[in-house]
Amino acid sequence: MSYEDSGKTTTPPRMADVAKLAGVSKMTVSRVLAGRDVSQRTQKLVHEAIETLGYLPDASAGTLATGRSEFIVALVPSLASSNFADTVRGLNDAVSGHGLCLLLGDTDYHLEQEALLVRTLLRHRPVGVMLTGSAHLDETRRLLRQAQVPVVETWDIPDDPIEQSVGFSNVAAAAALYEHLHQQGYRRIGYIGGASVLDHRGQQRQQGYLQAVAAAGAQPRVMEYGESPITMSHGGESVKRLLEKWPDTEAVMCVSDLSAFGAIMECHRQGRRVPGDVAIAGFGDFEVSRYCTPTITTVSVDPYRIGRRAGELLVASAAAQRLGLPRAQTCDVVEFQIMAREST
Amino acid sequence: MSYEDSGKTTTPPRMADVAKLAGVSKMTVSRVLAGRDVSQRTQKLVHEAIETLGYLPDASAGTLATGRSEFIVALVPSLASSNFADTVRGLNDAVSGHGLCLLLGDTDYHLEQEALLVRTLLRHRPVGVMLTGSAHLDETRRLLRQAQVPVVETWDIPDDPIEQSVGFSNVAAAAALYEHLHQQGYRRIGYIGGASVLDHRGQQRQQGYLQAVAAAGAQPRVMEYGESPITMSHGGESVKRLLEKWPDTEAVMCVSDLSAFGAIMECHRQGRRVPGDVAIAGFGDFEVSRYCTPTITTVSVDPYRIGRRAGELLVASAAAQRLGLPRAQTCDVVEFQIMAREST
DNA sequence: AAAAGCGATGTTACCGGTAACATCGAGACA
DNA sequence: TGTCTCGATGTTACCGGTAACATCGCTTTT
Repeated sequence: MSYEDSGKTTTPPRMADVAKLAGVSKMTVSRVLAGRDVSQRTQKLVHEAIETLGYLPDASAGTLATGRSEFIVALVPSLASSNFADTVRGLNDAVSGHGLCLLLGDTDYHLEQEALLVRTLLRHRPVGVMLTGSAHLDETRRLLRQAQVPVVETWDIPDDPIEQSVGFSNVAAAAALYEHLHQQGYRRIGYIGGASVLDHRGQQRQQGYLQAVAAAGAQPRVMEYGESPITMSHGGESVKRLLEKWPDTEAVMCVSDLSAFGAIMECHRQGRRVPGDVAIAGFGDFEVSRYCTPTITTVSVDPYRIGRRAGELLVASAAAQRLGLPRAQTCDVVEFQIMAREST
Repeated sequence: MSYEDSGKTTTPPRMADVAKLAGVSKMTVSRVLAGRDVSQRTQKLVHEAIETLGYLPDASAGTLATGRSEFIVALVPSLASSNFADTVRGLNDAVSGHGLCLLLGDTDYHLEQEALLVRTLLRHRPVGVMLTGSAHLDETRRLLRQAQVPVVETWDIPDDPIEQSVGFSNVAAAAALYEHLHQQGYRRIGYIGGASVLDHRGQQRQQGYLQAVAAAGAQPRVMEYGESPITMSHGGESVKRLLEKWPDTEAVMCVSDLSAFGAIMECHRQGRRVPGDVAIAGFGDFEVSRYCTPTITTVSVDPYRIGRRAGELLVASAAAQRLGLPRAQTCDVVEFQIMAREST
């Protein structure tokens, strides 16, 4: 055990300590840290003092004095979904280069939890907030509006945007997938998704399916089962139930690639060939869909890019706000793409 | 657009505003928020004022005044790995109930980046820090020691612990998997992992393999390929190379389930049966391993639990520190378990 | 040579809370 | 009735930085 560990409670060094050691005023130390005009000689003295003492400036004090923090808030429905983890990663990559760091919140798919997190995290006066989805409580909107903080909604195209957004239409994407299957000749097409109305994106995909079914003049076959986040086991159970209820189903669309994979494995267990007996498509273009057998037809959406773009917008908005400029109102639509693979 | 949006830059309300509206002093407002003894009538007045103004206390000011923040820092090598995302989720679940929130950092498997993040994030005076792994730069250790902040290292059992730890021996786990395969009768056992020395856990698993090989008096067959985080495609390529170099290999251990899955799919493409022609085992018990065909033999480790436990330890340490008590020095060993499945 | 300009540094006040101590009024008690 | 006690509330100072302005010495301008 080293010396510092021995129970002594020494106060960590402050800027005043650095100033005293360097023989200058606090303000000069502050200027050196901010990279403002200070003579070479003084800079060197101050840096040496900082090094000697192991000084780390206190962020709270800085934030309080300037009214500006270094936080970006990121709220996701669940970190257990690699989709959202990737989005957070993209966001982080976009903002960390600007000296910003991430305050992470997990809403667990509950809007009340989202509102609570917004309330809690806004107390840190973040310079930007990334939300997932476009469904929010009025309270959430009110809090964000009052805080006058730049906001980006992701993973959707909001009807009533708070400010900016980066996403795609889950309705349109699901409908496009249906049409792709229809073009391939499939007619009796089912859908499996979660039973929770809280998963707004899941609900929208289902809605896209229903719209496409209606447009094709067909009958819907929807099997709702399991709570979000949807896993492989949900997919297996769902496809079993769906095929029991509608045995002549030719193709199944799934709310995510994970459930599609689970569904395919269940079909294999039941001796059904995919796509020979039943075709199965997913959503999200997860890694597994590119490497499993059969490879899975899916909708590709690049979650990392969504997060990255959201981060760029927030950085830009924060800069604009600092300069007193009006903030942009971008609605950034990211492309989705139907990936036709072996499973359909 | 509502009134607040109309370009006017109104300052958000402060505690002084609340106090004035309620007809009391700032201190009384502060007491109400802290839930200290204030008369019912005054409490009601204050709460109404808070509600009316939409007041949100400023966390920086509070932190500065009390010297206590509400942050827990979480550093992971990569959020792209669901393992670490799950650990972060567990950590979040453990600490969010105590009013703490997560400051997230992604080290990208680089110790220099870790040190930089520690330096940056310590400026926010977190009440606890969760690190991944036991390999850290001296600078990282020095910074953490000087900050006197509770630290938990995860995913390993450190030889030289900074303070506390929650994890398991990656060496022992890999060796145990080797022995399991050996008991099943496999003799010519290979190993595939990443080529990057930065992935310390991967290196340790390889070391465990090498130790077990030596103990069994066999010859090692190691194929290193790809940068961390290791993906399915790395597994496919690796197994191809390994089987080209040592065609009579009977079994292959993989650094992760993802590479194991990729390896199995590659074998199928080559017309090799798994486990008939070659057995393949993974590491981590990812969801895919339980649902794919064949199901994958692996080492199960529960990343969520590691994070959760780390969070509990940090909360306890933070509480102890606040009361001036000595902090515990727990080295928490979480169980790993060999999951024998169809692939071996 | 006096005034003006300018770079480098110091001084003061303030950001928005909270700890610690002061104060005040009402009921208890002698 | 006067003093003591105690709960409720107010006052003051301070946490650790930074903005804004003041100051100082030296060079430039006329």
